[in-house]
Amino acid sequence: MDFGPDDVIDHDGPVTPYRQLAGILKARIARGDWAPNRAIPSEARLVQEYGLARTTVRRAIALLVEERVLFVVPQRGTFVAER
Amino acid sequence: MDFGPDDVIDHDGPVTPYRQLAGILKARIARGDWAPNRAIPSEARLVQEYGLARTTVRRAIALLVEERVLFVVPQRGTFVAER
DNA sequence: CTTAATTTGTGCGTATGTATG
DNA sequence: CCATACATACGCACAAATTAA
Repeated sequence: MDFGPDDVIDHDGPVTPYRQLAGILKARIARGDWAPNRAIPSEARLVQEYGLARTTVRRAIALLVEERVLFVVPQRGTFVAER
Repeated sequence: MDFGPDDVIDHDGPVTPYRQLAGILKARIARGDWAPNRAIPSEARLVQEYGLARTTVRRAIALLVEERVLFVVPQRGTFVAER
């Protein structure tokens, strides 16, 4: 299998960066990178890894929280929801 | 019944370690590990048994003291409240 | 009486993570 | 991108009181 360089943000494409990141995170969760109730990388890490602004990372997370894919625990981290 | 390895702290989960310990202690009290007016293990022991920092153990105890589940006697120990 | 061990009380410093402007 | 605030966790060290040897 080849998951390909799906983990690169295209800043000039038609899809907004935060939606790209949201898609990447969903793919990585589906792939099993992080199990349910496990924390995904911190916002700071995601900023580094994907070369995005923190605002953008937070927007992507907010989107996935809305979709019940992630849930945030204040002062603790962002976790993968079950199911 | 299976009490399971509920006595293991997950440092990376969404639930704070001190809250996990508080839950474990409450479960052990309910289970009858220590009767009312009997001392629970010392802070130092709990630190060893659960691999936590003393600060964390004390926070868990403080929480249960607030809930009237435990009471502390300085230089004496921490005891199970009645009821 | 002295000493050592035990137990809670307290403070300081460091690190990580989210929340917010 | 930067700064500040807050909550949490860990490690270390010392104090005070009690008990045991």
